[in-house]
Amino acid sequence: MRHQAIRDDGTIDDGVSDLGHAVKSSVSRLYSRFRSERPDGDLGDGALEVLALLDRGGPQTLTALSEHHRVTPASMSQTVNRLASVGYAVRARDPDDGRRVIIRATPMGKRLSQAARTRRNAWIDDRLGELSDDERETLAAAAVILKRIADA
Amino acid sequence: MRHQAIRDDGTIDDGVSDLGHAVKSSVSRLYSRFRSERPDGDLGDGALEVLALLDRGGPQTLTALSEHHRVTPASMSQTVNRLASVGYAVRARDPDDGRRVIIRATPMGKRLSQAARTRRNAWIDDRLGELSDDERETLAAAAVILKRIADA
DNA sequence: CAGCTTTACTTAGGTATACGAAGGATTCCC
DNA sequence: GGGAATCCTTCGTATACCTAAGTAAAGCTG
Repeated sequence: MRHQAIRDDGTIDDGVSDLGHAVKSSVSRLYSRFRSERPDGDLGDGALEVLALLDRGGPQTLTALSEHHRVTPASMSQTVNRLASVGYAVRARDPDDGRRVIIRATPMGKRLSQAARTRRNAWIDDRLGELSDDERETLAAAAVILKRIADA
Repeated sequence: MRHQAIRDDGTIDDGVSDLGHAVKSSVSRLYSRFRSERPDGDLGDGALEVLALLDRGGPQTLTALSEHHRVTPASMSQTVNRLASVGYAVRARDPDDGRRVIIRATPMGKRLSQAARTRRNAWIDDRLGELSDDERETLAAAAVILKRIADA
C-alpha cells in the first residue's frame, strides 16, 4: 500500500509529480500575495514592472517590452497606454524604422518607479527578515534556479 | 567604494535588499511563465484550482472556498458561477443552515479536473526533470519556505 | 519601381479575475 | 419578536490578459 496524505490545499500527496505541484503552488500563491500586498498607487503591478524596466533598462521598443514581459504586443500596447495616459511614459517613432515605436519613461515616471521600488519590496523584505540564515540561503539558491527555469 | 553590478533584468545589484528582489523577481517571472505555458481550455487557472479542490477535498461552502483561495466571497461566487455555467459544479443550499451554499463538483467536473492536472503541471515537471538532485532538493526546501511566507 | 509580403504596432471586443458596496435571506442572540 | 450578525449574490469598476482585424512602414521580387 502506498503512503498517502492530504495536503493543506486538499490535494492528495501520492509522492508522484509532487515537486512540480509544490513549486507551482507555492509560486502562484506567493505571487498572488505580492499582488494583494501591493502598496496602493494609481498603477498596477504589471504597469509598474514595465516602468521599472524602462527606467533601468532604458528606452525600448514595444516588442522588446512585450517579449521581456511575455505578453502579446497588443497587451503591452495597452499597458503603455496606461503609463502614457498619466504621463509616466511617452511614445516616439523610431527615426531609423518608422514602424517601430520607442517607449521612454518620463522624469516623473522614473521618480515614481524609484520611489515605488522600496515600497514594493518592503513586504517580502520583512518576511525574509524573519527567516533563519539557512532559510535565506536556501531561498537565494532557489531564486537562481527558478529564474533560470523561468528564462529558459 | 561599493561593489556594483548590473543584473540581467537591468536593475542595479548594490548588495542591499538583494534577496527580496531576487525572490520577488524570480517568483514573478516564473509565474508569468506559468501563465504563458498554460495549456488551453475553457477554464482559467483559478477556476481549475477551485475545481480540483472540490474534486479532492469534497463539497464545501462558498466561504470555505474563498478563504482557502484567499479571495473575497464575491470573487469566489463569480468563479463558482463560471464553473456552474458550464456544468462542472453545482450549488445546493445547506439543509442545516439556509444561508450557506454547498458547492460540489459534478462527475463531469471531476473528470475534467483529473485530466487537467497532468497537463497543467507538464511544463514545470519537464523543467524540474532537467535539474540535478541537489537542485531539486533546494527547490523542495524553498517551496516549503515560500509557502509558509505566502500563507503567513 | 510596382506590388506582394512581412514586420510593428494599434484598436476593438471579449474573458478571467479581482475588489468594494449594497442588498436579500437566514440564523443567532438577547 | 426584533435587532445584529452571517452567508451569499449582484452590480459596478479595475487590471491584465487574449484574439482578430486593421494601419503603416519596410523589404523583397520580378
